[in-house]
Amino acid sequence: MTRETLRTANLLGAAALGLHDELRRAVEARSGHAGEAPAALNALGHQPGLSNDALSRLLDLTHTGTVRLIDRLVADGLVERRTAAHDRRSVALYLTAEGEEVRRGILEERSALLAPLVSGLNAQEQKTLATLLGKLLTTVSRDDTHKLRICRLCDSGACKDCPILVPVA
Amino acid sequence: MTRETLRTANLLGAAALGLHDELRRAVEARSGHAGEAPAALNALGHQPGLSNDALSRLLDLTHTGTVRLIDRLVADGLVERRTAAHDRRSVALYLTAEGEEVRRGILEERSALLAPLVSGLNAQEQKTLATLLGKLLTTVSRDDTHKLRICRLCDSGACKDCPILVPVA
DNA sequence: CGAATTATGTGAGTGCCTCACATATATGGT
DNA sequence: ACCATATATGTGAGGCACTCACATAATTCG
Repeated sequence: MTRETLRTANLLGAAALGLHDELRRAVEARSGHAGEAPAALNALGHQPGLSNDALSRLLDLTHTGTVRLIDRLVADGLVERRTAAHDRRSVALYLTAEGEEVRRGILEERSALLAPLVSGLNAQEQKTLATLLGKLLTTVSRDDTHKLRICRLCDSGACKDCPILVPVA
Repeated sequence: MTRETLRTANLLGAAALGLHDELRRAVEARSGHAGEAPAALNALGHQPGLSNDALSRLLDLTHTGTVRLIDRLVADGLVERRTAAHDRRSVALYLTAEGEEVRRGILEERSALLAPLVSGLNAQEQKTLATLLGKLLTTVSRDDTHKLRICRLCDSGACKDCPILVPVA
């Protein structure tokens, strides 16, 4: 473990923290909710009809925490609870029209922060960055649920050819 | 704005989110407190005698939030309040011996997560990553307070030659 | 010396999440 | 067909971290 490696590790941690601060502030402000609410809205936009249980695994919240989260989003008119088709225990969650709009706003805010950072690099640097990030993401990610979790705020439209996520058929 | 740029932006966001999740979980577990407590311990280890007010700016908390945070850390025996030398209004904050120990643990946890990620790259890739992260950090950081904030969980010992932080004389 | 500023602290309350517990539907072995 | 078990959701109670509004004490400066 060289001195240089430790320095780079610190830079990586600082970048993750600094970027996350900015992104969190932006998406929380846009959604009007903090915590995992923005991620929930994005996940439901990407996979409509998700159950409470599946969502709780994706967000890494307790089941109860997810119920309360959905309570708040429903009260705010962003999410709708429907009874699932074939299992009358489970709830199928859908974004309302307003929820869809908020989700688009969240992705725009996120992109407005991230894209200029990448654009500030030249073409070669961008290519290299994408390769390195792909390696880091591959190393970090564990099981399939964890991979979905890492991607929970991604714009599924913009990120074709995800280095870690095998597309759901 | 090419399709490729947007994809790379998504990867950057995903990496920031995925890494932050891991780092946060680790340092919160190690410190026994959530939120900005780990950052407060690290900042006080790096700059002993910091005032409540200076700390609140560094952590981007309200003044009140910082007072409560320090209340919890004092109650837990990790931080000590002393009256400042030349201004009897202000409080000088110091880590206790136990606080120092917890701070070391926080930095170890962080390094244990980050260093292997960097070590998984070859020497050339590590060098490139450091350069690219330096550029990103420079672009992201705004004023001096914000730079300190971004570095609030860094290991000041390991990160000589910080690309964004001008050393305090 | 008094007005404005700075630094800290308290009272009251909110948002987001957790654990323990309860209810309803589905599943699978016999 | 039946009952034990597993699965999916929901409720009650509470905690942690943080915020706003307000109060107090020391410093600074005209």
